[in-house]
Amino acid sequence: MKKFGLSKTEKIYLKNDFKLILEQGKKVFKDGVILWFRPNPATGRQSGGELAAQKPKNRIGIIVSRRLGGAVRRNRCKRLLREAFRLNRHLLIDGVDCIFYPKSSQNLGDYYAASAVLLALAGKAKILKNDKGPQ
RNA sequence: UCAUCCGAACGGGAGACCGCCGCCCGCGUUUUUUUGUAUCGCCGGCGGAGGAACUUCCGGACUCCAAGGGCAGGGCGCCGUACGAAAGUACGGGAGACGCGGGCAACACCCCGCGCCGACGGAAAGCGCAACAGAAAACAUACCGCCCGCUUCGGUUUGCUGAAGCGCGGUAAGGGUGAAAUGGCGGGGUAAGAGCCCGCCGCGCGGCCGGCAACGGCCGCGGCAUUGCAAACCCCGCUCGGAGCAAGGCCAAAUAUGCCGAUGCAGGGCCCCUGCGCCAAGGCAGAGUAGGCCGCAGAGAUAAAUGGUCUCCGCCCCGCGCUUACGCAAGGGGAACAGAAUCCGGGGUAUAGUUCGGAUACAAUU
RNA sequence: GCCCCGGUAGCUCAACUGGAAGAGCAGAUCCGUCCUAAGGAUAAGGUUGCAGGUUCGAUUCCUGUCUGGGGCG
Repeated sequence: MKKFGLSKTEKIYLKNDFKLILEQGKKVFKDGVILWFRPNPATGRQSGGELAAQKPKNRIGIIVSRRLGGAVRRNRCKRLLREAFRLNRHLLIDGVDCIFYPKSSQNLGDYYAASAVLLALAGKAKILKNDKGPQ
């Protein structure tokens, strides 16, 4: 498996999964972005379930409301967040579902800003490997 | 040469690494006795946003609805040519509106020229509206004024004349109001006036001529009625059945309950009507609720891919420094509007920068 | 994506088929009261989302834009 890949199975795209994480996950807010996170269940609705049960993955979902602007701006927020997640995922503990919901695009000007915001959120949520120590 | 505006074209390029979506080929993995199918992963190959993809303002293709007739409702509306499936677009022309100049010393609802606009059938079918102001706003009307007659009072050179009042008196010339006032100008006429009469113009009707046509010109007659608004209703002509890919179709799967049920039920604007029916075709409600495939494409979507980082070159701006100057330049910054979801054809709107053409403009600056 | 509605005073809404935009609440001033409140009086507050057009005249009719809301698996 690629180190920095982000394939279909690593994204949250079912309505039920979103619902579950939004209702049961923990919520952290910083720099205009909300993060819900939740350790993903061993027997989820995930397609290719058995493989995922053997090696838990962190999955990502992004909610972008129309309040952020036109389609171009919304796409950009989404892509930057996804890119930041993809390149920094190895720093997170395994098996966590994350949903990002930017309330404003103020702190998402470019990739570095998005990356910093994401790491700050992860630090506040205590799902970084270094902070957590024993896994 | 600068600036602004309008129109057209383009909408930075090359590479490295990390990634994403779809398809193809192959390999592996899971399931399976095996093969095949399917799931997932991987090597490789190919393809992967725009001129507006925006807007949803029109038109079509396509799909479903019983879609045959009528009603209701919508759209369009000067003429010609070309393109087009249609909407529409382009070019040319004609009424008409507005502005400027002239006829003209001055006026017009008059004429001529130029510019600019030009959603432009019908107001002598109907209905309605026309606020305020004004006497009067669509049948006719008399506020001021003008004129006539009578009465009273006064003046008087005995010819007349002044003032006030009265008249189911005459009058639409003038004043004033208004967006608009019952054709305009000039002359005759009259007590004063009036298309009352005449000339020119306008208007209406008829004929002839020119033009493919819209329309224009000329001649004759009428004798002025006939104000505006249809981008509110309406009438006339032409045209349109309705809904929309979340249209619609197929597959798989699980529980399987209740009610309605004949002069009824359903049919998505309404009606004519059409279909099913006299005890089972159908409909409704509840529980459960959600998937996959087709539609669907040489980009093709389950929460929706087309991205990120860096280097170089090109463009624009600022520039430490060098140079008499043209200019050269380390370094720094900037690059718009905007993201496909069934697909096409138009309209509208947004656009940094570069190039070309045009206008302001044979103007200004040098 | 497709299809529908709406935008009027600070807020919630009116305004008939075109004739110069009103009501309630809130706010201001005054009266009232020992002081508040209730109550009463007075005025103020509007580029009718924006830009064009039709018309003598547009909240109303037409066109284009901006913006808010809703429905459809």
